[in-house]
Amino acid sequence: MDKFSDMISRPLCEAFRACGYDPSYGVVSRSSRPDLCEFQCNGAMSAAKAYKKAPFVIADEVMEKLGECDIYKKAQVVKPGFINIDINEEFLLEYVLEMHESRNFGAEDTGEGETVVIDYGGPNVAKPLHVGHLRPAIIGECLKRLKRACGYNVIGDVHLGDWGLQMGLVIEGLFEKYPLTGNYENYIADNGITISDLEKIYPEASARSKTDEGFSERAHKATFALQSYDAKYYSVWKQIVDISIADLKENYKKLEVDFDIWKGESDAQPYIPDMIEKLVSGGIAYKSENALVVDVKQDDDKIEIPPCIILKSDGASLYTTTDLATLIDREKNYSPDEVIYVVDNRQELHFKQVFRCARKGALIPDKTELVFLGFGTMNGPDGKPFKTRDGGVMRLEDLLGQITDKVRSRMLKAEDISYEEYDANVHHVALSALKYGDLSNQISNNYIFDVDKFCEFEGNTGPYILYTIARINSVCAKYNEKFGKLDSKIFGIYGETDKKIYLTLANFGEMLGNACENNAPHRICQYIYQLCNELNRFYHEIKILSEEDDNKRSSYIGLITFARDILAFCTGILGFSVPTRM
RNA sequence: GCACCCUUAGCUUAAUGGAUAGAGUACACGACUCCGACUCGUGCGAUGGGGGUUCGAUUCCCCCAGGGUGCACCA
Repeated sequence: MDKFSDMISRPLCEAFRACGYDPSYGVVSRSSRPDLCEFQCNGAMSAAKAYKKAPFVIADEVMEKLGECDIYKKAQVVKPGFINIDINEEFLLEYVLEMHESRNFGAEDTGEGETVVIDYGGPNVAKPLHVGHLRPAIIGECLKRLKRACGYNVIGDVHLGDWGLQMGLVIEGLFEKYPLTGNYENYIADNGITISDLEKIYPEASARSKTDEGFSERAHKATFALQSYDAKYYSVWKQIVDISIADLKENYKKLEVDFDIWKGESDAQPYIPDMIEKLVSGGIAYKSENALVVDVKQDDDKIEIPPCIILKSDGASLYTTTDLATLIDREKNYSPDEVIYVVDNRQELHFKQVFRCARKGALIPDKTELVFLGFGTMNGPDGKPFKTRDGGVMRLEDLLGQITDKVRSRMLKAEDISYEEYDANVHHVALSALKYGDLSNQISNNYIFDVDKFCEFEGNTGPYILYTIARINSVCAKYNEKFGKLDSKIFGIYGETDKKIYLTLANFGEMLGNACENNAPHRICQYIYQLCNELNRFYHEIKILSEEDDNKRSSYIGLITFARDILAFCTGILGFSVPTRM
């Protein structure tokens, strides 16, 4: 269905057109002065510049043409040339009722027929997830759900780090600790090697390679053997990857993060030889200081962009090579219209090089959009990068445990709730604290990760949102007990407080489209926070259950039920679930 | 050295070039204690500094300061 803002803009746009102005000047937006009006149109002032007329003259002209209009309850010209608008209740009610009947509450399928690959993960095989993996997981998962809700065909790719020197280090480290005796096909199982063994091996091997030259050489050889698909090394590698993936899946599941494909750097390798050949024969790649490079400078660059190295001087590939080859793989298997990289801001230059190189070498179709979505650093309450007390990198598991404990200490168990349900609720609230705390900030900015603050049940937090929903559920349950089940229909607008809620509900489609188009989950957070505030005020001011008028009472319940459904839909997109009661 | 990003109340943060810069938190009063520890209301308080473009700038341009980050074979 059409967006509410489009519908209410239409009469004014027509009026502007009828007066000979560009119709786009008629667009209305939510008022910045709620005390004056509900919506405003600034078009007369913008048009003043273009048509060299006084703003209020234009506004008056437009108002004349507008005449009577059953969408607006009020439309008046104010001071320099604003047009202030209030919405007709009948119209608003009709719109919200239609939303109520529509799939996804009437959100537009703007992405219909488009395929998007989102690359958000990048965990390494045989290494534990740590806080550095948190932001991409949370943001990427949310974007995936958001784009899906807007009709896109979305493919989430974990893009594992499974092919570098780290793998040689791990394999060689393992061989030393668990010498290869029998056949290698069941090496991991035969030796009873677990994921936590693997996680210990890597830091040991990495440290040792810096002091022990012999070991370092063996690790390099192992890496080379693996990358040459030597049967033994490849088999052991595959076993390591398999148990790693199983473990990663479990950990991501706790975060309610889920990937459609579990590809890694290794999957891109087969494309590399042809790709290099294409770039070289096309005259795009050339040797420089023994490395194979591609110039990616452009004339209009303000900054110096160094050439993009695609093969090291020893002929080995590096992450640029892999990222380029991955694009070829994606094109071949999914032919995406858009590829979004959810990665750290610091990788901007790297991806700028990769994108330009891909374009220059025509590795992907011109129409394929490549989006670098850089996120900021997660800092501790002191404003410095988030670390453990002793300065190390915190494991994701530990962080989640910390938050869960904090939430548990603040959440009493209701008597009629089982311990099982209570634990599940604690987990959901903890996850809401974590994810909402992250997503309520703009993606590209650094933000302060403050466990205490995020776990509060008041203020702009995940727990506050869940709490508000749980309270609505409680009121509805009481209503059902007393008056029987409601066939959740919305009946009417009775006052300013509930009209505000209807207006916010009507704005849902636009908000969602906006969040999707701009990759801006914080807009969703802002929206549901506002809605929660309005709801809280509403049932603070209005006693729903003791309302004597049957129509009013059921209308109120219908309204908050619908608002609850929208809230739950939004939290679903943000990536956390809602306990029905707490 | 070169370049990029950031700077908004004590703290955490928001605002397609539009009206009186919007919230949260903290603090101070007050309301409700009725559905749920909550919630609601009032007050307090901010665009780093200096120029420019504009009828109008947190937003665009230039200079300065402070903080962060990146600059050829690590990802």
